Amino acid sequence: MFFPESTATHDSTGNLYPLRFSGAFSLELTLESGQFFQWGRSGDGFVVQSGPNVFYIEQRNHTLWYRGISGVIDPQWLRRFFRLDDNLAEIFREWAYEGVLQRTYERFAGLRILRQDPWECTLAFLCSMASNIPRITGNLQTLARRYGTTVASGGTGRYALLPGPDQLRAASLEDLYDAGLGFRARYIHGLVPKMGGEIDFISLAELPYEETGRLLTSVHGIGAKVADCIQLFALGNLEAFPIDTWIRKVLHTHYFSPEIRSTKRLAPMARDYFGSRAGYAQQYLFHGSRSGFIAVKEGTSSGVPGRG
DNA sequence: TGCCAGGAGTTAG
DNA sequence: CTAACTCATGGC
Repeated sequence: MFFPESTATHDSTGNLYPLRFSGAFSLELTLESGQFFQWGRSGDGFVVQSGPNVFYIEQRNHTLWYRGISGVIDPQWLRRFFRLDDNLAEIFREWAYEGVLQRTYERFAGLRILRQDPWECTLAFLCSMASNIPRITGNLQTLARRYGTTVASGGTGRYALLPGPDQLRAASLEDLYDAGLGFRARYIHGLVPKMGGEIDFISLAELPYEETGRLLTSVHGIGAKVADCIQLFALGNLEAFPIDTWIRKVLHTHYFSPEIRSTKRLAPMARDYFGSRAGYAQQYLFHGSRSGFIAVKEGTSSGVPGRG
């Protein structure tokens, strides 16, 4: 479970509410696919935190069963969060002749893009730079416990929400270093005062992809990749195509010449090639390569030097 | 010990 | 535009 203040699992006598969907959906694949870090396993399912909501959820075939922990959970909010209205079959029909992508879709059908809280998504992917999933999760847990709001749920434990910008304003640069963020601390510390002014996710959601990207990358610490993650995983801009080391390997192995190294050139090519919903292609290619399902050549990923 | 982890900023050419 | 270096830290 996520950010537990105790080790209690969910109350097995509590009522679970059904949420049905059409088409393919895999709760497990979606949560495990590296786009979202505010979840944990609990019993037969998962505890998830997004924005003010903490809830338990499990999947039995074509029905999700859920129960609010922080309070009542709106099923329409859940549909939107998990993007249950996306028609995956229709989306992937566009790539019917893409051998690699089509095979990956058939293997992992049900993996969906989420629609996360933009602020929390930004925090997470600022933490993600040159890091790994366990550490990202740990960083977020530390921030939640130190600066977030604690949600008490009768008899089922306590959960800490991620802090909002106003709550995080209490953290000094030193505090954030102390939270284990490393060099990412100054990026987060620099972003907090911009929130609500220069960066306003409510108005950002209304802008087209290019303009949103320009605004996001104007923030110190948000580059093209992190900006694309925010656009794809939170703002619902499916044309975003985040390029990390894995995606770079896939593109260089199966799509574009390894001579095209820089993300600056690669990203527009990929977006043009995969089209208006390129982000779904990206997520399947990412998961496919990380899981070993898609073979990739090593040594093609030097566009982003690790360290000297 | 050395290398990697869903990068980005800065500087030099 | 590209290339090389730096930024911290945990884990194996």
